[in-house]
Amino acid sequence: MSALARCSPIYYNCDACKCVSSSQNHQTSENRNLVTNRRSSKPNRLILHNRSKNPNDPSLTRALREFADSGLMEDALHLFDEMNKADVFVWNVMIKGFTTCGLYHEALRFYSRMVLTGIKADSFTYPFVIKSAAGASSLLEGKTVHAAVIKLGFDSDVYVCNSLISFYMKLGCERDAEKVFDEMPERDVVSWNSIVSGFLAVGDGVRSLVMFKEMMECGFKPDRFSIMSALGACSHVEDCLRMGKEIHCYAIRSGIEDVMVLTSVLDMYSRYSEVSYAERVFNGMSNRNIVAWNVMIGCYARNGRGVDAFLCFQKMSERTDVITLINLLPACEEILEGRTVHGYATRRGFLPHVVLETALIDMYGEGGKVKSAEAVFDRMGEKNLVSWNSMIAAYVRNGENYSALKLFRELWDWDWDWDSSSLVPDSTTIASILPAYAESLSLSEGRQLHAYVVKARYSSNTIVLNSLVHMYAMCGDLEDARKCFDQVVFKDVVSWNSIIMAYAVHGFGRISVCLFSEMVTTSGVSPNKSTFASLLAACSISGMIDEGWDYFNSMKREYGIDPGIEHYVYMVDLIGRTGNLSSAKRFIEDMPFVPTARVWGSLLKASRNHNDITVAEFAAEQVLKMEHDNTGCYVLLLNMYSEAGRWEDVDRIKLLMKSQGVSKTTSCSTVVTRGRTHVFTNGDRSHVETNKIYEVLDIVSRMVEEEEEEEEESYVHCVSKMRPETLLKKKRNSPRRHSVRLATCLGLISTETGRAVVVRNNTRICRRCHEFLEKASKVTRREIVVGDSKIFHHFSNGCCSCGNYW
DNA sequence: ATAGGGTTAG
Repeated sequence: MSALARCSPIYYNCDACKCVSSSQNHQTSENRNLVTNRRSSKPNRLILHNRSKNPNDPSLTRALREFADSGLMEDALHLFDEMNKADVFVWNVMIKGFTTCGLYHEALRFYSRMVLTGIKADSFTYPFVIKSAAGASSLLEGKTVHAAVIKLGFDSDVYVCNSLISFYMKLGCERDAEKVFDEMPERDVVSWNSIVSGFLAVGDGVRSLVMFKEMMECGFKPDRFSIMSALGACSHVEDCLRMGKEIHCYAIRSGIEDVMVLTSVLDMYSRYSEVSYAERVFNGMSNRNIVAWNVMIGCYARNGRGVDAFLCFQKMSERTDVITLINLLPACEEILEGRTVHGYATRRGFLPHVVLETALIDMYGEGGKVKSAEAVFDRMGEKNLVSWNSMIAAYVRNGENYSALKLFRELWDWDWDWDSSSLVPDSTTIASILPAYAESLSLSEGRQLHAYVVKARYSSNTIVLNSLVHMYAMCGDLEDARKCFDQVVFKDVVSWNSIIMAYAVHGFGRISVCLFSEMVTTSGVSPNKSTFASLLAACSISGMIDEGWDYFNSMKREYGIDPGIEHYVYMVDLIGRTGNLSSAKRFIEDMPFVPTARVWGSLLKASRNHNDITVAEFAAEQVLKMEHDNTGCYVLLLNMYSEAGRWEDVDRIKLLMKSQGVSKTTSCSTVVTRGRTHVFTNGDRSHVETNKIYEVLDIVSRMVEEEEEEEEESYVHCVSKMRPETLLKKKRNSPRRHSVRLATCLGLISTETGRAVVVRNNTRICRRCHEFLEKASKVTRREIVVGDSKIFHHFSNGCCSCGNYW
């Protein structure tokens, strides 16, 4: 060991060579790595001079501070090398310098060097070190430092504790943060602010507000920091508009009205859709920065004020940033400027940018431009879970369930062992994909997803549970839909709408109505447009005519909700059901909307059910004007004409269909047994258990005493003109071998006896099958649930929940 | 000398 080293009290453990060298030698070589473009200073007399216990020259210390404070860490390092390191202060200056530059790892390395050198850290050291541990997101280092803090007795220092609170909050350890806070011998405003903003940061807005209140009760006056956090909490917690307004008033009274505070106020009003309040705050701001403009644009864009959003955007001219565009995009759907904004973003060089690209996917998805959304998604260099979720949602929203499921499976099968950054479906993913399962009717896969929901601990998430309710209901399992609904602790309007609709489509309108009154009397949740849509659906499907009218009339009168076109559709169904078709027609003519194909379709269905060809022809004409490829419309006419024996009309429609390129959809039914989905077409003999299925069908048919096929007039007509192969096809299409019966029979023999047999059918069930299923439910003593293209029929003990009208 | 801060996509 050199004389130089021996006279120095400072030794340094070298990690690289395991030697113990003098700090001077080692540091110089190590620092050379950091300070690449400068020559390191050579040891000289000055250093020998400084090796003594003499304190550092005040001018040197001042210079070091100046370097560090202005971010010149290279210069600071040089100077540091030449100074006496027995002094804690110089270490603190260095650590602080690195921390403020964001060189957190460097700061932490300096701290450990300091400890290893034998210098005792003081109460000034720790706040910086802890901040660096937070910045480096290193829970382990932070906890180690915390241990040292306790050992050295700094755990009563306000500054140290305040930084510990922020550290733990930043790393999501709110319990540790709270413990530090609770055990502090004295707290100041910063302690309170740290805990209030911390709870907000970990997503617990409620506790944030609770602490804010407690802070005031303890006699602390909220400052601008407290106000900003509390306003943020109000924005993230439901029903806190009042509280937000109170805080706004407090800010005004206390004269705290700087740009940042006002921007927080603005954001709070924006999130509560209080556009005029937001405008007032924005207009009253003496100087606005880009953030304020962005918030105002977002406020307009998300509240149906697209034009104003664009006006703001124009006023900003080129002073826009990526966030401006992200906020502007929701307005594009309304203004139809999506592509323009996309182009603008490209020209300004804002792309690629994950959040902006994700916002573009949403925008295209909302506007029905799935292909554009897909193009953005496919070209993204960096994708996060949100991007995947948006793309899945875009597919689902536009009915591309197959693509949605494919993408979801890709995400699902992600190689999670590859590294920790791999993407794991979250509650949003689940809530987005579940409707696709509901639409694609794959109950077994939906169940698998439910299992995942439980495993991933999303089973108390309202949004997830709501979509599970919907999925189960649409897949035919009303019982499990109800179970999920009952599991929702915090029921929102969507929860209620989902369950009301579930009972409605299953033909239990009475229960829907009861649930509605429970909703308005006890739950405290206010009904919205969709609630009434579900309710009117329930009334129309279950034939509750008077109630339907009552609800329709009370919508506007009692709840201030204007009926939309969807409500009129259900009303046409409802009126049509009574058989008063002229009244239904008049209702359509008097409604304040241009009738859609769906509205006329509703009248068409009613005229078919009441066998009124004249009205049917009129309604069909209207439908075909708008949708000349509407298969269902042609088929319905075809059936009505053939039942009436109007063969020339039958042929005319057939010709029309051919010219329009429309063909009858092949009717098929599916049933799930032991997790496997079986598909049947009419007269299908392709199933491995075909013989067994037909045997069962025979037995059940005999039990229900269905009469041998009568040679109906229509049948005779067809037969007489048919070629042999067509005749064979016709025979296969006999109601006695309809797919729905085949699927039901397989269901009867391969599912548990206690459970209902659930069959899905892509077309409307024919009268004869309906009758068959009614009787079959009685003789087999099984509940049979059949979902057709619109509703579910629950056959039980000889009766159907649809009351024989569908 | 030290600690705490506003905007964005689902």
